[in-house]
Amino acid sequence: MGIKDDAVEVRAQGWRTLAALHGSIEAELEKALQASSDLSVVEYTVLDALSRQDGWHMRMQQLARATALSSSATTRLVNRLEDRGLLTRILCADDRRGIYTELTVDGQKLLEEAKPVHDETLASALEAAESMPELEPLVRALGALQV
Amino acid sequence: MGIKDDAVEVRAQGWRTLAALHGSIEAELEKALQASSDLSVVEYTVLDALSRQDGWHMRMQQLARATALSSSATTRLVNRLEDRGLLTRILCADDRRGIYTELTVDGQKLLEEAKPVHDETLASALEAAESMPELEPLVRALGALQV
DNA sequence: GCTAGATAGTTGCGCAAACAACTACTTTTT
DNA sequence: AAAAAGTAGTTGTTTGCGCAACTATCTAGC
Repeated sequence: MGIKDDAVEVRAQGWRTLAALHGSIEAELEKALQASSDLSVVEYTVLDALSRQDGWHMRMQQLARATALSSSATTRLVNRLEDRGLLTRILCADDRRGIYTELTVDGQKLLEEAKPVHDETLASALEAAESMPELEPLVRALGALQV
Repeated sequence: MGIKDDAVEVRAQGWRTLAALHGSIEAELEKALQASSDLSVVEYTVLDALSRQDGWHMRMQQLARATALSSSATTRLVNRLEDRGLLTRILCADDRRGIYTELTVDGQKLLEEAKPVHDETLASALEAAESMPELEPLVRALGALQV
């Protein structure tokens, strides 16, 4: 019984650590991306996901999954980015319910500008987290994932 | 140069994995806690943090840190829980700017009711994540943290 | 002891999120 | 071939968040 209870406690502690690390990284990225490119973290995630996609286009549902957002939030997120000229909607030829989104040249340019900021901020956020005793083990585990 | 670029890419991939795992666990917990106890994940986090605190009281700032929320959001979060009678505000004697929050009996009762739901949902969410190839390594690393 | 600056918490405001209801299109069933 | 069920995306509405401005209190410097 004690063993089982321990497992529960270990999982809960692990989840708290995961949430804390996620929160601190996200906050850092939010600040940095907002300041450098007027992008939120999810907005950056969309641009980045599109740029890493073959053919540079994705459907709304894929985008919703990639950002962990509801489909209504995805609609409005894409609206914002479209209004800023960073991506365009393209009707799906084979499935007329579907809509592809694709980076514009401006979108690619802004992403290229934001990416170094993102990567450097991520590195420094991880470094900062590594110096916090309660986060350190998870940061190390994260770095050792797929070397 | 290639080595350095690789490190950047590994970190970015690790961050995406972390965010995806965090998002999927949080969504599961949100659903389950909402259904069973009408609590959001942050609300549960507050109750849980208070219950694990010596003397069962924390100051607003501590709570803000524990939940990764702004202080204004913390004020309103505490308002909601106080309105529901789950915790009470207590003025700080030694520092009259400060305010302690403390679980009420009802708060303790609701937490006791929600905790098994939380723990079981967490376990099943981790199990589900473990069967997704892109999340599996991180889940394993999380489980191996502090055995 | 008094002013200057820091810290704790709250409030006004704009924004982005989820949910549910809706339209449009596709696939399945019969 | 028509009806039923399912899927893709959008819109109305409510809720909770962060930022900036504010009050109240504490702490230093002189």
